[in-house]
Amino acid sequence: MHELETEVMQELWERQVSSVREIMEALNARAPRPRAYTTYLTIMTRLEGKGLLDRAREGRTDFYRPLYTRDRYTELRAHAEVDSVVEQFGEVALGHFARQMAELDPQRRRTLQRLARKK
Amino acid sequence: MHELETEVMQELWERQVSSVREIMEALNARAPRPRAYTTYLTIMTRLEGKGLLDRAREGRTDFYRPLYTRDRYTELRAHAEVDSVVEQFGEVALGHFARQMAELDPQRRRTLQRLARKK
DNA sequence: AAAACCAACTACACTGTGTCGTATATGCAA
DNA sequence: TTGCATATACGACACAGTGTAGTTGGTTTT
Repeated sequence: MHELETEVMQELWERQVSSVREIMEALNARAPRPRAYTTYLTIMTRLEGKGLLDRAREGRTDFYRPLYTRDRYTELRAHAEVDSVVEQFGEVALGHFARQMAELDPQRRRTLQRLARKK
Repeated sequence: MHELETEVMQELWERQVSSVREIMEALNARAPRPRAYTTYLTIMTRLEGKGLLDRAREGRTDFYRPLYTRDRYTELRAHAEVDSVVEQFGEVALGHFARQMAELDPQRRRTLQRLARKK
């Protein structure tokens, strides 16, 4: 998922539900260069096609809402990414990861390790 | 890096150095459908452009060799990937990594953790 | 009826990858 | 020396994913 798609999802997660126009206004307000309505429409249509957004018409307008919470989505992506990296690089990846863990403060590290053993 | 590029690199790592034709013959021998000479030429030229292969002409033929050993390359990629995942997903990623670690046998895990603390 | 707004569809650019055809250089053999 | 075989160079096209937007046609609001 790239830049603009990500921005749109972020905004949707905050608003829970939005029309294309609402997203356009929110993002264009803090963008260097405003993007056309149809640009957002396309992005959101594609996001729906990928199963990340649900679309429901109300009156003449489509409203979109995320199918996963941000946390759930992060969870799914992280899981997939981690597995992919470990599968591709095996212990080399685990070694680098261990290094990252070693930089955490001990309290935090213990918490993560405990969580890893459960479930 | 995708499928064919990866296959070419694998072959190069085994042979240390090869011409396009040698790679073509080696890979086509065990491929469902043979690919044209120029297909391999393009792939290898691009790999050189990316700084993964070195090219040196001997007589009328270019010979290619990996600029990194397979291990070194794996190391670099794994490092980059792990950092990227951790940066993108933060502790959620670390949690999943910890889960992967937890599945390792304790001996192996301790070795990795020790290595992580050095260097 | 006109202006505003909405979605559908189409299109184009750009990147990365896979796939080749054609053009051109060059070395060896007859 | 002429010409085949082989190598590289260059360019092209397809396809997917993403960003970007115009056009079209329909609905609502003024």
